[in-house]
Amino acid sequence: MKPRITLKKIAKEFGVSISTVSKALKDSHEISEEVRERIQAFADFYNYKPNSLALQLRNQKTSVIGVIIPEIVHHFFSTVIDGIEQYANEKGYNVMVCLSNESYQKEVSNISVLTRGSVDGLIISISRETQENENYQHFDALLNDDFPLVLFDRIHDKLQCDKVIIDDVGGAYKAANHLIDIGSKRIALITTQDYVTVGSLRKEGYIKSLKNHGIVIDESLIYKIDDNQNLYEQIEKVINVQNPPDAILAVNEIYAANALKIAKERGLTIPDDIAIIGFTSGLISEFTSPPLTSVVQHGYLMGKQAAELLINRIENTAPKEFQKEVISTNLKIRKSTKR
Amino acid sequence: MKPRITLKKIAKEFGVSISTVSKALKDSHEISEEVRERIQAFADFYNYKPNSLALQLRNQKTSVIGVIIPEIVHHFFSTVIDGIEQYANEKGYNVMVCLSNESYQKEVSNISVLTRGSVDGLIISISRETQENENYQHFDALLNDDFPLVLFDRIHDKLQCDKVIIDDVGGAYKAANHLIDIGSKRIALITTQDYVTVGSLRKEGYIKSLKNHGIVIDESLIYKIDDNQNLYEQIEKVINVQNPPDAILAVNEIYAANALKIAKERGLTIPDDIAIIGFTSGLISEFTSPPLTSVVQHGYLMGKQAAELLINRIENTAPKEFQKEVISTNLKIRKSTKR
DNA sequence: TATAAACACGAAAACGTTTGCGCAACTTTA
DNA sequence: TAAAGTTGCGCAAACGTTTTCGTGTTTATA
Repeated sequence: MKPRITLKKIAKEFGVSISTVSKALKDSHEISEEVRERIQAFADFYNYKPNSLALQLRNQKTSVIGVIIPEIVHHFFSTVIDGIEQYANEKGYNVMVCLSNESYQKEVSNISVLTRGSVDGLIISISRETQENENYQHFDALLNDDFPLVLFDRIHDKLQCDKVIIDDVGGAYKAANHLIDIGSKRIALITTQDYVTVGSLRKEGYIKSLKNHGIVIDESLIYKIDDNQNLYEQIEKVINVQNPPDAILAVNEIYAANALKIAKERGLTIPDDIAIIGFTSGLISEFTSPPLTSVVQHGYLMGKQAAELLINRIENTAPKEFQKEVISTNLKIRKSTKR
Repeated sequence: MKPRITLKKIAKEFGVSISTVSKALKDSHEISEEVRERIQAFADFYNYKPNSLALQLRNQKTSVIGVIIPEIVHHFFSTVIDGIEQYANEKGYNVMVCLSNESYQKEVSNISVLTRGSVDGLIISISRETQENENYQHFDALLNDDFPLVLFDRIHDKLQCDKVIIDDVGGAYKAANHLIDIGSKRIALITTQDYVTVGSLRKEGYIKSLKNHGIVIDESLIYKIDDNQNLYEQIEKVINVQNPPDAILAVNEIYAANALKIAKERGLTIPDDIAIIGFTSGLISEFTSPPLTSVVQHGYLMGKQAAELLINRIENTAPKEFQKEVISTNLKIRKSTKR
């Protein structure tokens, strides 16, 4: 790569000082019009751009936001990043993305690298492993230094910082209500392991709905998927039993789509034999047959909110108390629940 | 945010010079064991981390790779980013993601911002608008400065730099061959406007296959989707005609899934009345019914390759001539073409 | 005991920028 | 014509590092 042109080189070229060049390029009236114009023309010709690193160092501000997510190949997370990026850009920030790959170690090291001065703040969704081991010291360290931090989706309540979450309880509640409305009696829940916060919150909404309708909770209808095991086989066990449920609420799109597939393979008709609802943020639900009724999560909005909270925090325009924004869901009713 | 601890502050604390502190923390034998240990303990206690900006400025190296893509909410692009991130990380690089949103202006400004010194190199997939207007001066400017640049997927042949592409011709060729093998006679192609390189390359593969099999090209079977118009209505015109094709090759997953949906709505059975193949990188094809036979594009691999080419270029371990890597596809045969 | 080597640390430059202040030289005012 | 003001530019510090080269003191060698 060719060496980039700097103030120093321009100064040498004209036999003036660096500060003269700097001021000339900023159209300072301290510099005579003649010198100003010659310097500007020269700089223009050589396509001079001030070096960001130098500016960031001097201003003690990078205008970069770091984002750490468990994985990027996941429609929900890409919509969130999209939201973050759009909002951040409007406000003059850039986005640096790192992946934890659901690993505690990578999360720690990502945080460590990004907080060496290269970002002004961090937006994070906690990795599965971290949630599993309940190991949050790396976050404590950040918060001790009052480092601007926003947690989203996979959060931890004990951490004192801004947060934005999906209304998981409400979404599941609405979904279960809908299933009850259309006459479902035995509603199975396909959820994650308990330590995944979103999973357990959705379970909460499911239970709340059933209780409200006077239905006793049948623990045997609650299935907790282990993401390290074979997904298909685990979901088979929900449907391929002597007395299968007449409805399924799945906490994500993949679980729901697999349930639909398996139910059809077993010769069940949907929604008559079994109704299915999934949480979604992707496109699968739209193209299955029948298309899946879904709790739609507005990832884009979530990203925008997270970015807004963070930038307010960075720029000290935020209230002192930490905020917790809740993004509400809506139920997109499709044919998998329409009788 | 609390001010971070620096060498200067540590030096003041101990009444020594900054260089002594720096050396002590690097375990230099120039510094006496006693001083070394006291300084290290102190730095440890206050969780000292060297400031990245200062290092980057001094070393004239950021170890950051910039990535500019048209959009991120697209399974293909997220898999590519995943590949880039994984490889870059192994090599000690971080990734900065920017979105052009298919806009020429944003692409230009992204490039401008990122080349102010904050990244060591750039991986780019060209925006639709840029391709449409054939406006490539911003790239010329980069290449004039020998700025490390890798183009992927949406490339431009005239630009002298490293590139990595999907074997679009080959993928479409294989797909069309497969359709002919299973007995299809009138194969429609649903593709993009000509200026989208991947679209026209896939058309090329389609045409090559048909010609090889002695089939004359029927231009009326080639449909070019305009992404600014309603997708559903445009695809309806492919199927809802007096003499519909007996097979469809679609250049992406969404086109294919919509074609499948419309065909079913029209009462056609798949694959008997009409066979369908799409290009894919996502999950939709797996969950439609019948599941879609697809040309699968290995986005992850593509990302890895792009990152490898770029880092080799940055670190001067690349051959002088620019490389053009071709990622081959494979045909995943599912029930939408199995008679 | 003079000389050489080893030891322990500091000064300063360099990366690229911005900006407050100082200081000549010139121009205006009384 | 002396005092005051204006114009046009340079100096130097600051942001936080690393690293080369000195330098003064102590220890070992002849």
